[in-house]
Amino acid sequence: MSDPRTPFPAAEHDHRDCVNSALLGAERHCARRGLRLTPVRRRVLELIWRSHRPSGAYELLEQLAAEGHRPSPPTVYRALEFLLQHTLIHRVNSRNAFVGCSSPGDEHMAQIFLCDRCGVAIEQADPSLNRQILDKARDMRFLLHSQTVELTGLCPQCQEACDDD
Amino acid sequence: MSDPRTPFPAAEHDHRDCVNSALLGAERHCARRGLRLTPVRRRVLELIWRSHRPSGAYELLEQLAAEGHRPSPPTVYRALEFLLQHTLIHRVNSRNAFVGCSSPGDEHMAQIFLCDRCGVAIEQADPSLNRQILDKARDMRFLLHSQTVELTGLCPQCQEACDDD
DNA sequence: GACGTAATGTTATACTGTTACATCTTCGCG
DNA sequence: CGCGAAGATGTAACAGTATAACATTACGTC
Repeated sequence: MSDPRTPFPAAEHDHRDCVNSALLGAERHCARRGLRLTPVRRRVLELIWRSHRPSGAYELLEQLAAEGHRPSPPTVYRALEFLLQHTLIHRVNSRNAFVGCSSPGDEHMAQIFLCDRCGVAIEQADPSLNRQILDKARDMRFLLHSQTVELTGLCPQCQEACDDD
Repeated sequence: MSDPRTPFPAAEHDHRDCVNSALLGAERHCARRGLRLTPVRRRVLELIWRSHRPSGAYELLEQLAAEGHRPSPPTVYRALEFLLQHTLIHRVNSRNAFVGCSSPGDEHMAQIFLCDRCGVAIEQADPSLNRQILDKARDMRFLLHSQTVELTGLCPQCQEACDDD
């Protein structure tokens, strides 16, 4: 069922593992650096990891409200800012949304693949693609600081599903 | 003064040429395809081309208002949608803003280089970078539809300016 | 001129993100 | 322990970005 050639998660994968390992990684990362993964921050990170689809800030707000916290926008945005700053999540600019980072704390150049149909976002840090971008910037005499590379299309599962239609 | 190796516009360039040739190109493109480059659409395109920096929708609204038209948001957004659809402009997702497209009507994969200091945005359609992205998508079994590649940093002029500081 | 379609006008509202300031927690240090 | 500084959160108001829904006007065709 699952194709080993694609990084997209199989439909049957045990998603609790994703959430758990993400939280564990975040805890370790914060512990090592003396960062405070407070309850709000931890909760937001967990909610983001609940799915592989980018979550909007107000979507997170609603989910938190459903648990009785009922925080206000700044609370969530501050948590997001912290998580972004320490590379525990990425911002998906083309969707105004946020997705868990698969290699927390690592300052990396990453590409995000977004499925138009199921909404899943997958992060990749392709070395040769990164090299190509760095080379291109150098050729242009451009001093690169950061990048947004977001690729939209259909993930393998959704291609199959579309064929069936 | 101007470095031929970089596509960034020299400070001394005659910017009226940019605007004129962009409008001319747009007119020709629309004429050939039977598209209606109405006054609002033309005006919005011209305002966008007024600078090489991405313009926000409400910025455009203000500029139009200053001329007495005083349109409402939907008017501008509809013009932007038309211009986007026919690739006369690009949306800069990381800035919620719009910038003129340098090869109108051409369905292309483009990269946008954004200077953090002066705000200038330059479009490039690097063939080998595009190839790399297509190859990567293929390897992942991902069916690519569209891309957002936005690279931020410092343009050559601003690097020099920063050195002087 | 009558009709159908495309474009624009108008009003209201939804969605996304921030400012400014008050309060509370945590932690080091005397 | 108590105190002060820094960090984190609470709260209210608001700024910025984008769209929905519906009315009206302009355009091209017959």
